[in-house]
Amino acid sequence: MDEITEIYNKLGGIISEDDFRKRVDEKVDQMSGLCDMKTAAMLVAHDLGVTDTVKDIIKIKDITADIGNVSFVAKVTSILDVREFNRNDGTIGRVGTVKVADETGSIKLTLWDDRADIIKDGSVEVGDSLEITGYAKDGYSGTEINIGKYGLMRQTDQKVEVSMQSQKIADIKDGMSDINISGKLLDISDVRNFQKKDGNPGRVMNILIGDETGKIRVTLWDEKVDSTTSLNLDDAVEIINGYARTNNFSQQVEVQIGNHGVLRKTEANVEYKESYTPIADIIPGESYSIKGFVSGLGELREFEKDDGTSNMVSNIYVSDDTGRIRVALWGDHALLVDELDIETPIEIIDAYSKSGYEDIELSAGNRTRITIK
DNA sequence: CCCCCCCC
Repeated sequence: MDEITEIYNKLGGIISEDDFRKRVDEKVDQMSGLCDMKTAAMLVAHDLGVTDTVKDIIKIKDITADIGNVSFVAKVTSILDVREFNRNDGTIGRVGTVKVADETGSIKLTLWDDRADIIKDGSVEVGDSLEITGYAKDGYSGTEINIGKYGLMRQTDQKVEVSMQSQKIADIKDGMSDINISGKLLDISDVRNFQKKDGNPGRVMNILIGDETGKIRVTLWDEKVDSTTSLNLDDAVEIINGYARTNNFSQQVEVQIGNHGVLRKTEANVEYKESYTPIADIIPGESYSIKGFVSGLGELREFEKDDGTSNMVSNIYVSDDTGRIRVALWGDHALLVDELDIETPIEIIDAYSKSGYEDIELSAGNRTRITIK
């Protein structure tokens, strides 16, 4: 029995075999040689509403550029934006990229025109399982699957196990995309409202997450801000499809969660241990965490900033067995001075060091956490 | 695409 008959037999006699073969020939013509008979037969079956004709579903690791048309089932791991371009004939084309994975690997799908539109309209999202039929070819970063007019992409209930290769925080570099990390939620900022360059209102906030290799600031844009509402400090969270940028001000690499990024709670086991610096080792221009006891208390002061707003500051001294340092407590932290006594054990997490009034000092601002034992 | 790290 040939492959076409094999596929026909799965149709349950909804049309005659002659009719089926005729349609398959038409499909091959339509596709102007872009697909073989077997693929055309599957496509015709698909047109007739029969989708499980694809028996020899391939695994991603077995897809090579010379394989031609392939069918496989995979889970969407990241979605990149759609780009428009001008065709020579004057029409506007669209091209989009989606990354999918199964238990054997991951591969990029290049989606053309109508297929690309499903990214824009949100009918495909990270985490969806898809049946995919497309054409394998060499792309910019290895083998890719092209899905145009005659490709297939449809939701399926089939379970896809994806061994998501997640990175560690210490490995994140400027410019990286497709970042998957998990970590412990260490800090949550307020939401800031701002006006975008195009005049529209924007929202932005930050969280701080840590794993066993370090910690990193994460920026959430617009509606992604809302994904923090159900989260609590110390939760294990995961980030899917983030991208990394160096912050102009701090010169630190941060993870951005934009349109297609995801932040959510995870069951993953995440270890984070704060690392404390001996006071004697502090040099200016870095962020530090210290653990010690209060060894000096100043006055709470109110002052007016250059921009006319008012703020508070108080200074304390903290000592450990290596040295003593002045710590300026800004904003709400300043009020803490009233609760402290000499010898109160204190931990100051993520304070910024600089050459100060007398010597090196630490600034405890709105990114700093302070705990008193 | 945003915001910081400000006082005496």
